[in-house]
Amino acid sequence: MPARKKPETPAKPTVSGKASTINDIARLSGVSKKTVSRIINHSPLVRKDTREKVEALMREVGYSPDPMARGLAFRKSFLIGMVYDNPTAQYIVNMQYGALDAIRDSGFELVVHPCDSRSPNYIDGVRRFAQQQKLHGVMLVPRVSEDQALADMLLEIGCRYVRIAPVAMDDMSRMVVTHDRDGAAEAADYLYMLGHRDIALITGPNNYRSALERTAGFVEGLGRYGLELPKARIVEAGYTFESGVSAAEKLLAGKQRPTAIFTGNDEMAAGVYKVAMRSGISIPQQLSVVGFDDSPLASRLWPSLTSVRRPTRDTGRLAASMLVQPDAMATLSSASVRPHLVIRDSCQPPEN
Amino acid sequence: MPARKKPETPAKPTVSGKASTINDIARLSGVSKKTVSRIINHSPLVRKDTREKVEALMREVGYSPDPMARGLAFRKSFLIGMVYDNPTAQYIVNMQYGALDAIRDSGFELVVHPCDSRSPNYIDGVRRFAQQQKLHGVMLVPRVSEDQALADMLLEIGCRYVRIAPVAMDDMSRMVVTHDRDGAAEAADYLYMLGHRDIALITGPNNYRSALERTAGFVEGLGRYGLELPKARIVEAGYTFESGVSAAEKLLAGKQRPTAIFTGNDEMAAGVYKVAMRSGISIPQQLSVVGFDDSPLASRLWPSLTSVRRPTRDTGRLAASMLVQPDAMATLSSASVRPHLVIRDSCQPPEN
DNA sequence: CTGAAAGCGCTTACAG
DNA sequence: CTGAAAGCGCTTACAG
Repeated sequence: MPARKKPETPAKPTVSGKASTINDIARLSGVSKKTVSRIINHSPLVRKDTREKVEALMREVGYSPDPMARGLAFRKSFLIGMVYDNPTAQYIVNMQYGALDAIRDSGFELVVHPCDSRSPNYIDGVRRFAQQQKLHGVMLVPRVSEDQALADMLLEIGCRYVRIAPVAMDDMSRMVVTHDRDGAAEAADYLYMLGHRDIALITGPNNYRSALERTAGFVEGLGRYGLELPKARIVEAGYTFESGVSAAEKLLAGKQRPTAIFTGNDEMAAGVYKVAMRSGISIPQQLSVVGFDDSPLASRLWPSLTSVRRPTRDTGRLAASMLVQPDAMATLSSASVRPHLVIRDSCQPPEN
Repeated sequence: MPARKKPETPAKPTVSGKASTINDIARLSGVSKKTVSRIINHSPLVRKDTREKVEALMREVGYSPDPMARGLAFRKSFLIGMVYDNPTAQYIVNMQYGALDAIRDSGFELVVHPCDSRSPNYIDGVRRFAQQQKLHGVMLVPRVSEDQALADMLLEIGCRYVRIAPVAMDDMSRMVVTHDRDGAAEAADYLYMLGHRDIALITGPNNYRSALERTAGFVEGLGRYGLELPKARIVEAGYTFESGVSAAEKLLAGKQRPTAIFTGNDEMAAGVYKVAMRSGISIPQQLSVVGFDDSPLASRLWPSLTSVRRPTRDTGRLAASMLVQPDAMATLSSASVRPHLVIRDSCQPPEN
């Protein structure tokens, strides 16, 4: 659409109908195919004017190198694998969007690989995936990112990877740290500042690092004000809506109800809503609720849910960019993203 | 893991550390590489005992053909592209799961390609994607599936595709029909049977075929009982939560409120909930609501939302299987999936 | 900075 | 039913 005009050689995507190859480019521009290859691979060993001449031609005929031919010669594909085990849909999709942001126009593509980490041979499944496709690298999303055996296997077969996790648990060149702890602490801060003193916590499963971190962050956050969370005010649930319902039933059953509940994710917060609604406990007047994720659900609920936002798309972008531009990694080497509280309508100071 | 035992040649995944090739298999089994190739490609032109001998060896050494080498020779990759423009996260993810169900262990992989169909050159983007990756085929998800120009482009470059849409709009070998109309009719049926006579409809955007179909299905459904929907009871919205809020505000403002509302998707139903809640209109006592999608949101809302379920995962599975096994297509050639109503707690007979 | 040769691991005609 | 030759479109050493 812009500037360049060359009446004598009209720009068309193909020569004689079929896609052009490195040989066509070499012949038409009068250099060897090796030189064209160097240009494709951004080698510095090409004279500037040669490079420009050839690049102009490539644009003109709409040439782009065949990823399968390159992959065969490199013994490595231009595919990034995203490996995950059943997080929420919005989380998966945001992570994918982020990864795609990072690899756009880079020649890489994103291949999705959900798996079941409870299956005894899921690691073999990932191994086959990585080896057969000769993946350029894989993104490990929580909670598979927490599985050291998986990371060890990838290391062993020489497949690069990036782990996304709440805390550093690998070489920093292979980590994106999400600092869930800080987000939970911010929630604690907020509830304390509103005046809440009898606060409850619904945590995710203890075998999820994110659950442990969010719990620790929340407990520490309250601890900074000298407030201690009694055991009875902490209920472990399963990060699901249904488990949130069960946990909320326990916490809201007695007459000594907490005035605020923090949940390890929004799904469980929706469970709290359900129990509160049908018990006639009004949110936020009689009960304040804070979730974690800032999923779409948070704003769909009524009253809209105050929640800790995770910058999932940024996380995915960072992880994928570490895979496709390991050179730029100096600047990213302590890659991390931070959550923050998004305040909506589900909290207020406690009554009386 | 089962039966076969061969003490003399222990099963190991690789010979001397590196992955084996078609040459290794040919040499070790004493046949030509062409014969091995035939076996890989399930050609019938191989004697049964030869086939079995070679397949045993392949299993033993853990051989699997290199998709990039195959792709280079075939001039076609083993990648399925999924092209979509911003549907809800759950819909995308379910579609992906379904597609992955269909291609599991087939040697194909799923590459995701979101795009912005409002962008003037998005078709070029898909073209580049399909041509550069030499895609085996692409799944077109609503609403890009409705864009005839996109389908025409794919036909022109010879890239096979399957369109997922509410109605047939292409050769049936390239269609999965979702029959949204039937689902909406079922919702109409249900509300009428409950006794509702003043019913409103919040539709999706008129440039979405799904919105037109759902509207038509609902209107027809009521029409079967001789009930006509007045113009003022139909409000067009944008399939979003916010647009659902606006539409509901219009419908619920006057003193002559409808006793039931059907919305074109769950997001807009959540908008109705919000307006009802804050206006003190109780669901289902004073207002019945039916959504469409049966998204997770439907069960998270309180009271839980009655909604038309779309078998999205089945849809994705069907579409992908039509791409990877066009031979089995005889049985699938009129491929379709049907929605059905899932009844929860958001409806009851109208008061008085 | 540039090039000719060999090879990546497969498949496609073409013979037999 | 099986095989030897050539080729898919690139890159990697190795020379210059």
